[in-house]
Amino acid sequence: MSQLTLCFHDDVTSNKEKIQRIFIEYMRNKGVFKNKAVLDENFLPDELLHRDREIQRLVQILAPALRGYRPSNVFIYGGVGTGKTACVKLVLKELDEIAERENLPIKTIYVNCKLKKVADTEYRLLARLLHEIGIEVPSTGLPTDVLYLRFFKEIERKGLITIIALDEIDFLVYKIGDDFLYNFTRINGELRRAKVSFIGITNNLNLFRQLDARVKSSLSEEEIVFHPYNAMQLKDILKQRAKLAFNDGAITEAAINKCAAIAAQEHGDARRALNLLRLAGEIAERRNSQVVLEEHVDEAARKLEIDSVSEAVRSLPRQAQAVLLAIIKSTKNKNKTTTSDVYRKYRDIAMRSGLRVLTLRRVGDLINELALVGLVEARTISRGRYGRTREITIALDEPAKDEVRRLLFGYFM
DNA sequence: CGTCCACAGGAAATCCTGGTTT
DNA sequence: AAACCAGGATTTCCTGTGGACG
Ligand SMILES: Nc1ncnc2c1ncn2[C@@H]1O[C@H](COP(=O)(O)OP(=O)(O)O)[C@@H](O)[C@H]1O
Repeated sequence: MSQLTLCFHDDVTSNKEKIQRIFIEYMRNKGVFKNKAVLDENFLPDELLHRDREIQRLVQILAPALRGYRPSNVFIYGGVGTGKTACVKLVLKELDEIAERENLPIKTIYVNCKLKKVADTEYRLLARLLHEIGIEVPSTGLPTDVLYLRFFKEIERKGLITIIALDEIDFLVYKIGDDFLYNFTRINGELRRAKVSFIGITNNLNLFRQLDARVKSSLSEEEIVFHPYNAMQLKDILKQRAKLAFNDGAITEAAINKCAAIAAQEHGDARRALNLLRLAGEIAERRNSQVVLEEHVDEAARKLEIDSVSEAVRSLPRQAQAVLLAIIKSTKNKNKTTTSDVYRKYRDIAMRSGLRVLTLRRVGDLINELALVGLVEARTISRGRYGRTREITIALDEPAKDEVRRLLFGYFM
């Protein structure tokens, strides 16, 4: 950027020459990436490291499908970025392949319950499942029991052994309750030819514990736990990807180690590690560096935090943003506030910016939603004689907080 | 040791949107 | 056109409660 401006202030050569020089320079410099898509969130490598045991368990559990039996339901837990999704997708893919080759009536379905407007409600989940078996339904309007019926009728007609992986199932259970799971497990008994099994994936053990007892026992006939990766395992995973993603010699061992070390501290999150690596590469390219260095990783770590936070804030509904601003304002000079303090500030903000002023009850829920996204922390405390309330703190470091403040001030003031 | 504060948070109701069925 | 349906946001009404104070 600074180079560009400098060039244009130089009057010795013509614009044309100057522009061409930059383009040619850009072409000659081949950049650090060979195939950046490999570092994308959705890229699925065909070799998953350090998960042999987990994969083998899953394969053994699902194998009976090949002989026409219903595989046991499985519950899979583990923190974010421990490879749950990747392993399940990989195993399902291989199962699909064999089923197709052997012409077996097996259908595997993977659904992420957190995907907004796709599978984040009971109706949409059903619509999604139907879509997967080739039936399209309107995006709204029909009663859910009709969708259940159509789904079961269709798999019964085709005599399908259906394996349904519900990723981030805790999200859906938290949002709409566990009735839908009960519906599935119950109707399974009434199927004649078809069979349905579930793979429930969650990173929240607590929510699982709160499931209805019948649902819980039925859904966790088998369980697999995914433990966080340690720094060495992350290093292996990163190396494997780096080989595919970067040009030869375009990344240093030290840079990879740094990514692994940082991610290992953050709950062994492989996704974080990969994001770090990609961003470090992008920063290196922007700096016109031929090699990704440790310093690029450092900068990536700083930027990643701020990027994700500002994205989270941007995608918040207006009212939630107002509440967040109220929290920021009332934590000025101290680090904790209470619900009532926040509410007073919130009222001012809402009134001044022409927003409808919501009730305290609702604002309380909005605070919870902010806590769920990880922007604030809220725990209920008792001040004895002076009643109960929640103690609210902002869960961000200073640079991130400044960024949030900047954004929200822009929106509201 | 009982009160009683200042909320937490559950449940149901309301209002709306965008859709279907009859 | 009337009667339903799911779902999102919000309100209304409500019961519950940890612990400082008296
Ligand atoms: N063992 C592994 N080998 C290679 N890549 C992995 C491994 N585990 C996870 N990843 C990668 O890390 C990212 C996050 O993994 P994911 O399966 O989505 O985690 P989870 O579902 O547990 O949150 C994905 O891009 C995935 O490809």
